[in-house]
Amino acid sequence: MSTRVTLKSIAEDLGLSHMTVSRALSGHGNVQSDTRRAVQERARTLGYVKSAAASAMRGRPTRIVGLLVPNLVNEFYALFADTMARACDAEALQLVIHVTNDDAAVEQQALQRLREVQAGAVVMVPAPQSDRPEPARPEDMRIVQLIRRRDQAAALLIDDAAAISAAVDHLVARGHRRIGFIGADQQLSSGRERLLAYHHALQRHQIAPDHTLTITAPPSFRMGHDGAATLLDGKVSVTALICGGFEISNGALEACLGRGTRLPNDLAFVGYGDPAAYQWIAGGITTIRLPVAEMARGAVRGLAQTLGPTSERQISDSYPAKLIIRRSS
Amino acid sequence: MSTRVTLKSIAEDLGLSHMTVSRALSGHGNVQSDTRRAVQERARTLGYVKSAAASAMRGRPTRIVGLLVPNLVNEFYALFADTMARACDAEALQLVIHVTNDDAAVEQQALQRLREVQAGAVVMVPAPQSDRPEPARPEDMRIVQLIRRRDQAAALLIDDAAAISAAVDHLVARGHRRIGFIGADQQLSSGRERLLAYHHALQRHQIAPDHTLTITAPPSFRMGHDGAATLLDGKVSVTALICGGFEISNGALEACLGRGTRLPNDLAFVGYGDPAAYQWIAGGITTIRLPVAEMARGAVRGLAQTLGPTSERQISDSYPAKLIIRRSS
DNA sequence: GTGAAAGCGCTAACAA
DNA sequence: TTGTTAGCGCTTTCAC
Repeated sequence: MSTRVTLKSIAEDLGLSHMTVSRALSGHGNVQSDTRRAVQERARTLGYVKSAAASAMRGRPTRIVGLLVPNLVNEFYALFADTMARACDAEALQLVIHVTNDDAAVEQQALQRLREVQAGAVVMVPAPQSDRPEPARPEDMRIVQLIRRRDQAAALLIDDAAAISAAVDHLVARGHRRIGFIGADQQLSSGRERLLAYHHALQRHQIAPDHTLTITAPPSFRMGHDGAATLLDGKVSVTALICGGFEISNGALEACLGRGTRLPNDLAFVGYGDPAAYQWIAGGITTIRLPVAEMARGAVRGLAQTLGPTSERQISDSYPAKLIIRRSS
Repeated sequence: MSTRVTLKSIAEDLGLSHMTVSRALSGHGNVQSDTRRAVQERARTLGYVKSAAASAMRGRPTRIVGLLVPNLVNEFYALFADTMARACDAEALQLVIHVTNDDAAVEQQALQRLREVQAGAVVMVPAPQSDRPEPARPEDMRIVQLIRRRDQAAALLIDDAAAISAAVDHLVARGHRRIGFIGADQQLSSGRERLLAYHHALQRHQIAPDHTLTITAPPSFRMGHDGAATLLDGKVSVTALICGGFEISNGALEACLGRGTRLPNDLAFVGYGDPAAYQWIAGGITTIRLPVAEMARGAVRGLAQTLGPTSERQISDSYPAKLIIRRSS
């Protein structure tokens, strides 16, 4: 029965005190160099691993960071998580991922769990909030909001106003006047801002806003799907559609393809986010592309600093989105 | 300055011993019911969270599980991770994800880190092994291999022989005789088995194997891409192609689409894995579909048992793949 | 029903 | 250069 290899067990094994072993392995205090070598040697052959639990108890930060995303299937989140995971490995951090399904209760659970393991920092896409009073922000865990912002704490946001504007310009230039929009509702900062950008752009072209062309609700694949279906059902006439969210975009696209809508003949389509496959669907999906990987690397860079000495630098950045024009519009 | 809320701090606060508080919160020993309520109340308002580190030090299992995947972008791994994350939340487990990039060194690093935090179990897609002696398997961490198997320990595998066979049958029925195959090389169990299935199927149809039609190497997007490019470059004549891996499939598909190959006119294409977009590309990509979500749920179900009392049940299962026929073949 | 003591593995602080 | 002591937050054991 293999009992755990600890500093003490190595120490007894070598006839030393456990402190010498500690010093030898951590490289901190002074240790005779041959003693050090002997200890290191022994530790390696015995397969010693330092207990993170014990270290954490001594009050040092845990090198655990959390990531909360609505899902991992959408390529934006998947790529973000992928990039972040690689960056974390480089910084010797452990990445704990929780999928919230955009559910505030699940989100709170996840945060709770992360506090139990004393995660030093968490990157999270805040779920749409119900009206309940939101729990106090724990002070011991640095939180960075992603994409949407719920409060004024640190955040990595997308600056997509220009891209949305460009999308409208592009569609208008193609002769469209009845341009639909499906986006998140007012509960989310991202929803508010994208809708605003869309409205402003219409205004610039002297197109009166038509609320039957604007669909907003908590964002999801299903919502995007149903929203597009509603618009296409012919009660209103739309000739173009702009999507204001990752899930929404995929859902709306599926609705179009599923019913045989020809892009761009029947509908000019502008998606949101740029999964690899968009390039190959319907001759290429016009879409709003985000610098996903840069965002993820930026997040970890910020965290790594954060986790060191208590630097109070707020990482708040805004990354520019860009309109990619392809055949679908 | 907020110092951590601990059992002791609550105890002092309430004029009790920390043991009473412990019992009150864990619900184990006997505590006067109004004392218990008072303690719980206080703990909640103070925002107490039990220290996972301290619990771990007391020798109890950590409720941390690891997942090692080559990447998180491929929809198979993404969906697997997504499903597993949700299942873990349901079991109150923390999921630590490491992206290995199919690199054995990174993989060892990740395992090491997971041992530091005393992860109870790890699900991993073993990286292709170089010839170095592989490090001893730690006894304290249960490991489940995914898709590929490196040794005889527990594994969740894909039974795709029948599906590959069906793919060949289908292609032959369509009149194809020059059927190419791109797959992982002999280093991986999955590579060996899929290649074998392909060869057997050809044999059944009395088609002599042509090694110029068979490309094997460590699997990756790039490898799939380049493999397909080579086959299509016209030195050999191929009329159909079967892919034997997730990354390979995406890479090969991109190569085809990128050079304007018309599917199935120029080439009958059979992919591996069924990302959502395959449905919409080139009128629908024929592919070998795997029960991803079931596998992930099966994995967590197994782990949850495993992490309880030391049940020695080996979770080893094989999940059947299925050929989905669409327009591309 | 409640408390006191010990110890999990580690390191900071002091002693030799 | 090396060793001893104490304590991080928790639970098991035993005493009251």
